[in-house]
Amino acid sequence: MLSFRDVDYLLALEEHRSFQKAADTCHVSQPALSMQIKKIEDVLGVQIFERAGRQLHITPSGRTLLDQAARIQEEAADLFAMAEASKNPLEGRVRIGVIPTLGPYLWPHLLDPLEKALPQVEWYLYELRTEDVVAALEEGRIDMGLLALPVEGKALWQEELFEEPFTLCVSQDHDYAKRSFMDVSEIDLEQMILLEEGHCLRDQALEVCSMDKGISTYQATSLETLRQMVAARHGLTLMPALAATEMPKISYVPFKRPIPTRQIGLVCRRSYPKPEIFEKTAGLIRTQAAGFLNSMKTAA
Amino acid sequence: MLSFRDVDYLLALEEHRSFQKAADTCHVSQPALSMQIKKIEDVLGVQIFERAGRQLHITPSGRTLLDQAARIQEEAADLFAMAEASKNPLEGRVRIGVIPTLGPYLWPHLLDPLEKALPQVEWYLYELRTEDVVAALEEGRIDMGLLALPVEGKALWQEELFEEPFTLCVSQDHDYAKRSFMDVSEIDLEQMILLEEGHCLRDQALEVCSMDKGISTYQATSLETLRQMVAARHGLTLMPALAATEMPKISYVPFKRPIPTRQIGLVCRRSYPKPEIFEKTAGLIRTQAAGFLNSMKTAA
DNA sequence: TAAAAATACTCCATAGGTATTTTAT
DNA sequence: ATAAAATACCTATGGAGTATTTTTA
Repeated sequence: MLSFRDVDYLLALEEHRSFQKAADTCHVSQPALSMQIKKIEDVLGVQIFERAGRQLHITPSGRTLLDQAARIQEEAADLFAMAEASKNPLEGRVRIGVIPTLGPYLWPHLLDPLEKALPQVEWYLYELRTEDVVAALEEGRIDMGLLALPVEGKALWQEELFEEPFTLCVSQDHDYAKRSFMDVSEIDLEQMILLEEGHCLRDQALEVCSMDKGISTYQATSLETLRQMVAARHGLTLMPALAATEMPKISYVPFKRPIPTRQIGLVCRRSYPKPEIFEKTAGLIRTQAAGFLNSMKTAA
Repeated sequence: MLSFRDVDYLLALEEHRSFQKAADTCHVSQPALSMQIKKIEDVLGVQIFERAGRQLHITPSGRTLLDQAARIQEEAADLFAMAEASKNPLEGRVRIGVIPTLGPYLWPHLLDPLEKALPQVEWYLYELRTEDVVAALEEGRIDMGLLALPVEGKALWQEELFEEPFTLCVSQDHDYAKRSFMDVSEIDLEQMILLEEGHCLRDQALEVCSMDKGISTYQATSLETLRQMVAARHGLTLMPALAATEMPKISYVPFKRPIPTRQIGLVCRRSYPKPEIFEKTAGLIRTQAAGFLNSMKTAA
């Protein structure tokens, strides 16, 4: 069996045309090199070097084999260079799955700080619902998940990031719009619009309002559709704080204490090989979110 | 140090996502493969596979390294394929040096039969004077030499091929042109034209005619110039039989016995690694030349 | 005779085997 | 409880060293 070192031996001998000199540059003894060259020629079954007395010639077959060996040496050097480059614990490609009710509102605020804090990381963003995030994580298709806790994955490492408050989202014309505060118990559940099955936000809303699972209400396929339905006076809904962006015809009414929230977290497999990236990412999102949520509070 | 087998291990594990199955296809035990994979990751300093319980994932860094490993495997496979192809003792590239007073007249008759007898050989023809043939052989720039013997190379393997007779080459108008035979001693040496210094044919002519080395005569830089000078009635010369082609204004007068000849031979380094090609080539030239010279004799 | 490479031998690192334990489902 | 991988331990191949012989210029 040939090793990468054998390739070096071949090319050193080709270059120096002397077993002694080639052995020196390879930092081995001359007999060691001689025997390895013989072994290589044995393994390949081809004479590569022609020992003509004091001179060393390269056979025509050897010529093509040495050229190929040089190609292999290059590819091998590339392999080691790549390995070297990816040794950095803060370097790599990270595929991150984010739930649709959070990603579009949080990620834009994260990208710049993340690229500043982890300049060697390439981010690949996937928008997936909670269960798909978990499945993709467990199947190794993504490396991290950004979603609402709790999450049922066994082998997942979870970091709590921040509590995202809910606000009530109503039409500007709605009675509630005049209120400066609402209590959850005051909501007319008949008017609630929910996201369709599969979005965790739907379950969160049901829980916050202590609604029956089987309840039939209007359903929306995305948070933006949901908001449009509210604007069109088809009802009201719970809106996560980060998604509560100012829009025409829409009012957000804050809740009285205790303010309902959902727990946002970052998850990855326990065996994920770059925990440094995971922790730094979690820390950064925490800081960013704290600042962001705080500025919203003061603005309100 | 990594070996080509390690590359196979990596790619087998990538394919099967199971140490046991990968080990089976590599015909080693599962622990052997496990340890080698660990060694490879150690050597590269990068975790390539992520052992997540029963599942095996490929790390983002591992992905690029495995792709590179696949490239190396391809190049290595090519190396072995090339080696396999050149194992044939009758296959290869042969660089052959031929003297100018022989090559142009003999080689055209050889090429077809050679390609028929040795279809796997690629011929590279070099036209060189004797001393350059020897030097190129000794320096490994060519593999065989086709020239007039004797030749002084120490480490050269020589095969006698055939004796090439000389004829006298005169102008059609020359007195000698009417003769059906000449004796060497009858030649008027004053009229001799020779090739310039460096051509072995010059020395052969001097020897055949027992002429003084210092003799000053007309000189020509090639056999064709020489023939043109004869045609222009500037003198006469010795012409090797194969070069004695019919031409306007030129007559060739055969010599009486003992007919002067030069010994044509094929040489290569004793260490030349494809002696089969050398011997087959020598045998073929012998046969061809015999037939060729015979047909000339009967024609005369 | 002097150089360079090949050979002889010795040693040790390590690849690979078998048996067993650990781990995760 | 089962299946898969890791660990422990042993063996043996072969890579590399030193000393020496052979070869050739």
